[in-house]
Amino acid sequence: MRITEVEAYGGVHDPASHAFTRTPRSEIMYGRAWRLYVYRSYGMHFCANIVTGPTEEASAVLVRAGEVVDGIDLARERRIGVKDAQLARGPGNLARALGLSLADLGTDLLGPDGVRLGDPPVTIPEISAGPRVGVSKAADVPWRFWVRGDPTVSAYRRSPRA
DNA sequence: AACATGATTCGCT
DNA sequence: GCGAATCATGTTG
Repeated sequence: MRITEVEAYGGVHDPASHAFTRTPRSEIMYGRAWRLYVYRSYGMHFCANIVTGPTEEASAVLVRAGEVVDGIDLARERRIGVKDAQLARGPGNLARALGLSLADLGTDLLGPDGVRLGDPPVTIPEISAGPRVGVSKAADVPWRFWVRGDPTVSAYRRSPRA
């Protein structure tokens, strides 16, 4: 799938990051980069992050939305009654469309099995930036990035926190 | 061992 | 637009 919306988390220096205080849950983020950090949110949803920083820094990128371009039939099965453009709209929905769960925690995204990172796009699309969604701390940092005008980007903003 | 809360979503108004 | 659902993790006693 083509990623269209992400949110950056600055690891140990970012109050909004799960890695701000070191816990067993976020332990994976302190490890090698290009591995998957999956966590459960609000009991029922999963969110998928890509660890990006060097060891001990715990930087990560939350994948918030994407356009399903491969295995779309499978994605439709997992998200019955949803339009194609919204199959992976929102972090929880995206994880469901891709079939991600805690079983994928720690997957090497450069490795051969399971979910992995594809090649970068040939032409870089226009990117917009804005405040992060759903975080109560440091929401003023404009670290949400999305492809401008893309229909698969989550349209709704959460209650604005100044 | 108990309590509070959340990197959300869906449904009803 | 607003509020409930729902439970593992983190925090406090």
